[in-house]
Amino acid sequence: MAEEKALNAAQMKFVNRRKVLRLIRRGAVARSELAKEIGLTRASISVIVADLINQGVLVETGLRRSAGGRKPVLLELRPDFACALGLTISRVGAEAGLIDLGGRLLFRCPVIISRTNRARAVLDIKHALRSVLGSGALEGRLLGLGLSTPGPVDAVTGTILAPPNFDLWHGMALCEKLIDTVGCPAFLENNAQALTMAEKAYGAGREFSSFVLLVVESGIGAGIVRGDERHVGWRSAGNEVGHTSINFDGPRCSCGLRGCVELYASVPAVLRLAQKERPRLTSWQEFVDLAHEGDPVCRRLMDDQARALSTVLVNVLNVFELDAVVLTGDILYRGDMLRAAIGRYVNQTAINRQLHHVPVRLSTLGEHAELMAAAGIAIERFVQGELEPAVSDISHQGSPLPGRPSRPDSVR
Amino acid sequence: MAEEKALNAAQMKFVNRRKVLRLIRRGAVARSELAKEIGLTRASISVIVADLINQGVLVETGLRRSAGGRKPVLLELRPDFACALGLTISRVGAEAGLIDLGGRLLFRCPVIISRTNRARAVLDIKHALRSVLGSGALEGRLLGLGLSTPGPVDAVTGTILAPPNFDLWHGMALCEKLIDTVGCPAFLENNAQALTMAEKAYGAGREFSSFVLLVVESGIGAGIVRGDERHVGWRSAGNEVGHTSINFDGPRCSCGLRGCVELYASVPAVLRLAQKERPRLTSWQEFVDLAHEGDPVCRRLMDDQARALSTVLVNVLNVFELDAVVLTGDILYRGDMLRAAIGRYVNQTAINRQLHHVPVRLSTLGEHAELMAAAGIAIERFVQGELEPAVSDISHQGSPLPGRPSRPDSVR
DNA sequence: GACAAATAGTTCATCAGTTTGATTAAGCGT
DNA sequence: ACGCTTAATCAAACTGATGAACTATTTGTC
Repeated sequence: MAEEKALNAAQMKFVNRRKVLRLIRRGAVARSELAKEIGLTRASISVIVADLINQGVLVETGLRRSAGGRKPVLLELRPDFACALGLTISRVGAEAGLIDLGGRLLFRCPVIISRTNRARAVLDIKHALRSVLGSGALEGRLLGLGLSTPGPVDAVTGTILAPPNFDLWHGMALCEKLIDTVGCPAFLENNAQALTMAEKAYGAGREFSSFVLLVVESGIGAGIVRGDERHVGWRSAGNEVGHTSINFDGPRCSCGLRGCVELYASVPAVLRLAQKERPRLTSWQEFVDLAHEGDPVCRRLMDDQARALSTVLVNVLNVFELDAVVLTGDILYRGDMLRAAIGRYVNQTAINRQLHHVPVRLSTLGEHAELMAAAGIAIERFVQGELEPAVSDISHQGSPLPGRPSRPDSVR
Repeated sequence: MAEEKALNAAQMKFVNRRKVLRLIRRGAVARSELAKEIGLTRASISVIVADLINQGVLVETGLRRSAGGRKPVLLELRPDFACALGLTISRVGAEAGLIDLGGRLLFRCPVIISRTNRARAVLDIKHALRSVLGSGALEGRLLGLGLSTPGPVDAVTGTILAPPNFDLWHGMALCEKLIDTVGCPAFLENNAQALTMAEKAYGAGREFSSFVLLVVESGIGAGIVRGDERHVGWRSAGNEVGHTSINFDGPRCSCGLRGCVELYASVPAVLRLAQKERPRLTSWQEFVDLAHEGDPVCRRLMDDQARALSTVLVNVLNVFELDAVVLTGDILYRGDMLRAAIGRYVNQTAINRQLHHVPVRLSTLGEHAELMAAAGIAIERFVQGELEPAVSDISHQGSPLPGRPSRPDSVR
């Protein structure tokens, strides 16, 4: 009920440490830079950093050049301090894996999950997770398990809510079911939300403190980052941007609205339109290839798609005033053509285009984005201090480093 | 660049005091309740409250019933501690006035402002403000001047940006020009933003910790409150909801987009449509009266309007997951019919309708909402601690109470 | 009406984390 | 080698919240 949390010394400490951790995650920084950026004195930063190094979360990795004066000592997250499990479920398949604190993929494997039997499906998942844990790829402590699925989820209870075309999972309290198997906290997020955080931490979102990520595939999802913080809806159910209406007199959508953007601009929607005029088309890739070859029908349809997507993007941009747009999903395939078209439309019509040009980028996360994003949920929680220890106040009670002894990395 | 602000003892104090002030503004509360709600100990609350009482911001106003135990002492803002100037400019006129800390209107007067000459217009405003200041209605300290205008503004620099159909004001740094006249800080906000804060503090928004306010008049504006905090766009330029497209193949709008909701659901837009079939109509009031009498054309058009507005609202609700919708503007005239229609559509189509019903309410601010909202900007700044003293750390340097001595209100 | 139980508010020593200011460490330029 | 600059650390001082004991007040019970 109270707006933010109240503050006492412990929370002050918590907040400040979290800030240090988060800043360092963005890239190697020196203590003095931290002090300047965060607004604490160098003395305080020294204490905080010393503690984090002692816990094994940070390492000194080198020295920065200086222009007269002692060289600043660079600090980085220690990738091998910990890792996170990830499992991503989509409408076409699933994948499990492991990433380290730095977001690097340590292990991955595809997972086959029953599409007809709930109990069986859960067993399939458990089996996959166990095999990842048994792979020997683990490094340091296991921070947690991140799960991502399409459609709305209740991130607080870890429950899949009502995924359209995905009935098997409806109402499943997935996290709860998996905690025993993995022996660590489990977190569930909508896949667009997960991708957004990953893009912010490791991808195209890194250079922007605010942006919207648009995921275009069989559905359309989105995530929003503002002030380096992600925007969350009710219990993180996701920003249901796919069901933004862009035509209030349009055809009824399964969601109850009319003219949802998914009906016009999702991959299957565009493909369906294309097939009316190019019946031999079977896949998005072919559609895109045709457009690149100059096929006028495909070009026109792609332009329409860009226009539809831009409409939604502009709606979001007008309300949020963001710095950038990042695109991901199936449309990444030779995606620059669509990207460019969207960029044109967005910057033609965003209400504040006079004030700032909004760059439109493609995701840079690469092939295993979904998996990284899923596992990244747990990393994110850790960096946010929601996962002991590091940032938390429950420190100083065991060996400083869980897995291995602190290496003598000093760079002097 | 750093995400939030860093914390030290001073900011801790600041944040905690602000929380106390804000909670008390919502209604009389006792120290022990504050402690529970905010999460500080009773001891700390006592210190903070003592200080605020000493400054004259708070008073003990009575005792609450108890069920066994000492009666809690109720604390309230002291309305006569301070007041705020307000000036609201709209496309049809302007008004200036004064409200006290409790949001009560102390004085108001209409203002005639030149529509053709910038310099003249500024002089007109200065003149009006001086006459308010000279009215003798002032109570306590003058906190600041709040200005509200239609269209986007830059709240940071206090500049009117690019109001459509309002060219006279384009690019005017209004705050700067008025500070000398009023001798207190001046703040400029988009009128929808100002109304949103006022609705939150004094009106229908009081009971919700998140809601969207939709202002429907010659344009369509909106403001969003989440977690008891307002959502601000880039430099508070406003959430340009009026230029949300609800038809991406619709007619071009002056803003560059197609099918903006303003083209379908603003008061002049609806009136224009109605006049095609009911040429004798001249005003919104007549239109609404006709609809109430059962005129099928007007009924249909009002329903269409409700549907258009709901489309936008649902788009916003899906992204933000808000608790309620509040309506204001010209549509308040016998507004319950439109309200009910919007309520139906919104709750039929919002994506999370399964999860929670979204109440749709009419503004309860009354006739002088715009003026209260304008002056309220300054009150809001004060309560947020952006205005010395009270919450700020620059205290203990003058007499505890500016205007009058602290009254012996003790209720024992 | 006395007394126990409960709740509200205050007082003060203590604690934790930050700041201040001095100190040490290290690098650049001449 | 010297002075100047910047980086990091150390010790003492400061600040605001805490915790526990204490006072104040009210209700309910016997």
